[in-house]
Amino acid sequence: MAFDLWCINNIGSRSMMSFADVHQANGSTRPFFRPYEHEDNGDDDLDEYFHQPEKKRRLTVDQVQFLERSFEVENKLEPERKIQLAKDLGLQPRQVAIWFQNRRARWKTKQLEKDYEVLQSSYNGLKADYDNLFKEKEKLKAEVNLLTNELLLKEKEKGSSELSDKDALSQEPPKKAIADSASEGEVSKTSTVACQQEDISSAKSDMFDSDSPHFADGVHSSLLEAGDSSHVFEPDQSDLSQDEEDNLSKSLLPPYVFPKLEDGDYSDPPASFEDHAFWCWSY
DNA sequence: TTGTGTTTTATTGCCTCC
DNA sequence: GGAGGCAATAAAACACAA
Repeated sequence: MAFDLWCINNIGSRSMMSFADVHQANGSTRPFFRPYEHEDNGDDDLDEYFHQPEKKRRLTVDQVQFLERSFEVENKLEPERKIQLAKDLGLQPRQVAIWFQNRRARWKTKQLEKDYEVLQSSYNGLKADYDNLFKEKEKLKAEVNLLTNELLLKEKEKGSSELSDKDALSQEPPKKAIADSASEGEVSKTSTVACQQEDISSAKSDMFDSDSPHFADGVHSSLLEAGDSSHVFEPDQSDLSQDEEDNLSKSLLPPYVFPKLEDGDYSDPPASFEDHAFWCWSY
């Protein structure tokens, strides 16, 4: 039998090939498997084999190679091409169609595996970046908390020492005139204002002086007792962007109060200050 | 040789398109 | 409604270790 040249005319010269070419290139002398085209070739084994039409038979290496090359050229099978391939390979058109169908399924599976690998490596890279950034963020948060607490302690320490000094120097009732015209709450508030005002300049100069000898004293503070101390030492759970950190720095000036830093809330100090127990001074 | 896992061929059922 | 594609699956063929 002569094999017809299978030229994929509608695809281009690159795809021009024939089953005979593939067969020769493969160096095979084995006859092609032709389960549905019984030839009288005198091969008893094959003859016997062909008399089992219900058996599933594998295509020969050459047939598969030919189909593979055809698949590389075009993975879809037009009817005309299917018939031609079947004729060339001595198969039934349906077999060719099934082979292409299964081959497309295998190709798709492989493609999915490749896509998965690409996505996984991309994910791994992103995760590494995220982990690094997360560590950096935690480090910066700890730094902010440390500095905040340090500043607060210094303020409280200065405030209490000023008060005790004034008590010692003068036995007269403090701000009596003012107290006469104001409520009790206003008295304490006003007196606190007086002492706080004196602290402003020194507080500013000491703000980030962690080497100050007062820093590690564990200063007792009535302010801490009266207020919500848990807010002061509670680790900040918020994420600080650069802008938020800038706002925080600004908020540390005049109202020397450090409310609990809620998530993402560093930009609106006045509102939160009003309700805060530490708030005892204003312009 | 045999048990077991993998690959390949083929079927079935459903869906879409013309 | 028929043809063809696809997903799921069956089943035969194959590979290979024990």
